[in-house]
Formats: sequence, structure tokens, C-alpha cells
Amino acid sequence: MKEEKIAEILKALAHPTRLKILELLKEGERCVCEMLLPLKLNQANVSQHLAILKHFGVVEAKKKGFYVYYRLRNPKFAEILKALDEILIELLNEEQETLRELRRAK
Amino acid sequence: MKEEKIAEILKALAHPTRLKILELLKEGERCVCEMLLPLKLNQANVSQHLAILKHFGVVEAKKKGFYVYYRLRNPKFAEILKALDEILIELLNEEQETLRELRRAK
DNA sequence: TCGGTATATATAAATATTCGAATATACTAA
DNA sequence: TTAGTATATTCGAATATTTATATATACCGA
Repeated sequence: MKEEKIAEILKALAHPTRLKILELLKEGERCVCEMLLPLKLNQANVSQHLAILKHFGVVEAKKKGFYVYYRLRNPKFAEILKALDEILIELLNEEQETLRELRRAK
Repeated sequence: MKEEKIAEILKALAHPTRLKILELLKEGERCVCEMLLPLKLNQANVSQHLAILKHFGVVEAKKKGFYVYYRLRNPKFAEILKALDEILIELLNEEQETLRELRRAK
């Protein structure tokens, strides 16, 4: 069923650390060791999250000598992240507006 | 933190039933009772899923007499669903292609 | 081949999510 | 006010996810 597959992809995306990884990969490919510092997490945990993203087709990996380089598998993931950023901003603006209205009505 | 908020929204989306609900709401607003038949689920469960979608800002509800009508809170959610459909199709196509290449190489 | 670096995996405990069943609430019409 | 319909909430058991820790694997240079 289509919805099951899409739900799996969304679950893969739906974690703060994995979103941070995708923000990094939006800029271009990165090896694991380059992600450790910005993510401030231990290597095992980062590898676990990368494995989830890879398993559900969000990223792909290529080994180059010492390093494993990851990148987004489909540029549409970057578009989705952008849309979510915009949704979040609009949501927060609407909350602010609601608060203002409540104060006015008081 | 931005990623926590976005992860929450994505978790709200990341369920087969909730995706089916959003597919229905893409067409326009629907009351709960109109969703029961296409979803083939009991009313309590559908209300639970709607509560999650509402709590994280994906849908909004308006009471009209007997019924509670739900709709997407932001049209960008429909765009995200469309992008995910396309990603899924491309993913499945790539899988097919990989299989074909394996068979050819054998 | 050996030592060291980069990355991956297994396991288990803690935590979160899901669903059904039961119950509660809200509204309408009579 | 009462009966009936629509919707929401609560709770608990089953299941899934997350994280740390420990360990494994893969590769390079000496």
C-alpha cells in the first residue's frame, strides 16, 4: 500500500538528528566524520541514523578510500524540507496573531 | 529548536491512516463521519488520529451543527504529499532498474 | 602483516506510539 | 428536558523507536 511506504519514508525523516543530517546534506555530500562535529553526537549514533535514512531511500552512500560519503538520494527531499520550514514559520506567525487577538479581545 | 518542531510535524504525518486522512482532505473539507467509510476504521481511532494532526498544526477543525469539519491548515501539506508520491515512484523505478542490471550482469 | 582510523552493527534498557474498549461530551430535534 | 447522533477522551496492553555501550568490520599506510 502506498501510504505504508510513504509513512515509512516520513518516519525516517521524523527525527531531529536525522533532520540535521539532511540539512547538512542539502549543501552537498559529507562523510560521516564531517558530520560528527556539527551534530555533536557520537559516531555510533550518527551511523545508526544514517542507516535508517539509507534503508528508506532518503540518502545514498559511496565509499571513497577511508571515508563513506553520504548524499540525498532525491533532490525533492530538499524541497520538502524547505516547505516544512515555511510551514513552521507560518504556523508560528499564526500563533502570534492568535495571541495578539486574544489580548485585544480581553 | 527548529528540527524538534519539524520532527513533530513529520511524526504527525508519518502514519498510514493519517496519510489517508490527508489524501481525503486534499480534495476539500470533510466531517469525521464522511471519513469513516473510506478509512474503514472505528470512530474513536479516527478521532485519535485527527487529534494528533490537529495538535501539530496539520489540520484545523470547525464545528457546524452536528458535524465537525476538518481541512488542511496549510496548502503546502498537499505539495509535500505530492512530492512524496513522486519520490516513491522514482524510488520504485530505480529499484526495478537495479534488478534489471543485476539480471543482465549475471 | 600490523596498527590505527573510519564506519557499521548488535544488544538491551528506556521511552514513545498505536489501537481497542469503555466512557464522556456536545449538539439537535422533539 | 430527554433521546439520539456525532465526536472526543482516557486507559492499558502490545508494539516500535531511541540511545548508549560494546564490539565488529573495512580500509589505509608503514
